[in-house]
Amino acid sequence: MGQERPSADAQVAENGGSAKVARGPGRRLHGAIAHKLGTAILSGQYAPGDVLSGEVAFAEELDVSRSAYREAIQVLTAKGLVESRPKAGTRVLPRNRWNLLDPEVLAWAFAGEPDIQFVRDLFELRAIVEPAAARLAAQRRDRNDVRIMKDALAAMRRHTLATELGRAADRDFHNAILDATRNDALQVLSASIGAAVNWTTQYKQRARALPRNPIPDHVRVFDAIVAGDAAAAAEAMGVLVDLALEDTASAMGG
Amino acid sequence: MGQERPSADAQVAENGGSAKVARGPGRRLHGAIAHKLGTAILSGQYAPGDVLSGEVAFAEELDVSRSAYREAIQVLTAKGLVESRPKAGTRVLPRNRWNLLDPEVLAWAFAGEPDIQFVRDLFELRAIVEPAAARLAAQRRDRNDVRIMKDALAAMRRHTLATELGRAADRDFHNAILDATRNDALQVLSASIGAAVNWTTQYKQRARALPRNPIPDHVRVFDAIVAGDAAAAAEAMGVLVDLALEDTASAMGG
DNA sequence: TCCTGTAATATGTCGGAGTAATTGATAGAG
DNA sequence: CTCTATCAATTACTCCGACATATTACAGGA
Repeated sequence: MGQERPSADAQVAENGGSAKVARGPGRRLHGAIAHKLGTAILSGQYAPGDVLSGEVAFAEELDVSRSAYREAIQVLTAKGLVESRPKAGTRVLPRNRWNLLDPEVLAWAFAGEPDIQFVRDLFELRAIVEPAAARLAAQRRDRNDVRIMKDALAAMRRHTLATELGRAADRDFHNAILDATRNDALQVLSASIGAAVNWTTQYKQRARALPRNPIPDHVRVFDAIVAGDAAAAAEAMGVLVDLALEDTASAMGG
Repeated sequence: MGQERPSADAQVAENGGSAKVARGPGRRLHGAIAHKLGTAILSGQYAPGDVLSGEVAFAEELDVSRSAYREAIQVLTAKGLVESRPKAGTRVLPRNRWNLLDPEVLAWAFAGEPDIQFVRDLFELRAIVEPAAARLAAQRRDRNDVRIMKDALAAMRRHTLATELGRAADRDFHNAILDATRNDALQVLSASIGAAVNWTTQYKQRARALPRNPIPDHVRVFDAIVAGDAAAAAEAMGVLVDLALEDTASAMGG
């Protein structure tokens, strides 16, 4: 372990006893508490099996009411992170009970230093799902889908991935592909993974300039989908995912 | 409104007319409320955009405290089903914001008559993910994985899928494959989908006896994984999923 | 030793009071 | 007449203190 990140202990020590949860504007208190506990659990600060000291104690320690604390716990329970039972207390569940594909859980996982192995797992899953999505899109896209993809591609060309507008166009392009699959489940899944993986991509962006022009690869996917060539679309998307993995892996020092 | 607090007994006794939530033993009240509202939303009883009449009104209608109601709402919010804002009320979010892969959401979706299109989507996703899982399992399985799969297969032979023991063995077999992939994300995803799809399988079981012996197909998958033949494992698993889809589709009158 | 009943403890549920934030209306300025 | 800024009402958010319930642990008896 390199360095510990500022934990609740640090805040307690620094704040003379009361570890108030910081909450941004518009953010609800229980949401902030859930975020705090969620990131703590995902970062391994609480291990599976650990019990969170009693409701009253913890609420008092965080300097919030029991209601707010309980609502936060319900959120964590809903995501499979913890389980509460009378007399037994609230304990962290084993990792295989966690809803790792929940967008918020993914965000918590990537809030700190993301676990290398988990990032690998996500890329692996992406490498399975995205090409399949491209295959379906090639079979089912209509004129409207093609138009949206075409516009997004043009915007990517104009702004490049270095700008926020360019990245937005990139997201639009991939979302258009997902829409074209006509599969809600696939859509939700891929959107979650994509968002999570993009956290690491921003990482990469900081580390060093993008070495390669991503447009040609995107064009290959686009052309295959327009042509209705399912196999080619899957193949081209596979290349795209592999390249992204390659970049991220090298940026993370893997 | 008197001080006299109607105790739980009084509430049960005076069960005349109000739509009280029924809660089984060991089940928390807010969990029951979340289940009630979740199924109502998933079944289309509340459409996206609809607002749930205010906290106080709804809590009173269900004859529960606002605390219990609010905790239930936090659960639904955590799953992306609703969103609450001051002055605006609590409104159902558009479908693409729902965490459709959340195990509980899936259970709610299958609580009533499941949407045919959604079932189709799930099978499609399964047809993408499961063969890929088998492929990875063939590449990464160790002696222990093989042993567990072998035992499960033997148990399936003994008890057949008509018995609960047999179905448990079937689940064990598929779980063993997932474990062998060494990919947590894939594991969680596939387990969720598998569980949901099995709801419909039970449907099928009721409709008519299983027409085909599932053992040979499972054996083909097993053999390929043991042999480390990735392509054959993916292929064999693909067949398995296709057959399951076929059965379910015919049972649902598709 | 094993079983049973009892007590302790932590979560679960409740209702009410007060706070904060968003929206819609209203009034004023251009 | 239109647009903008201010205000008020409505609603969710937060807090509090009390009581209910369930599960565990312990003590006592067979």
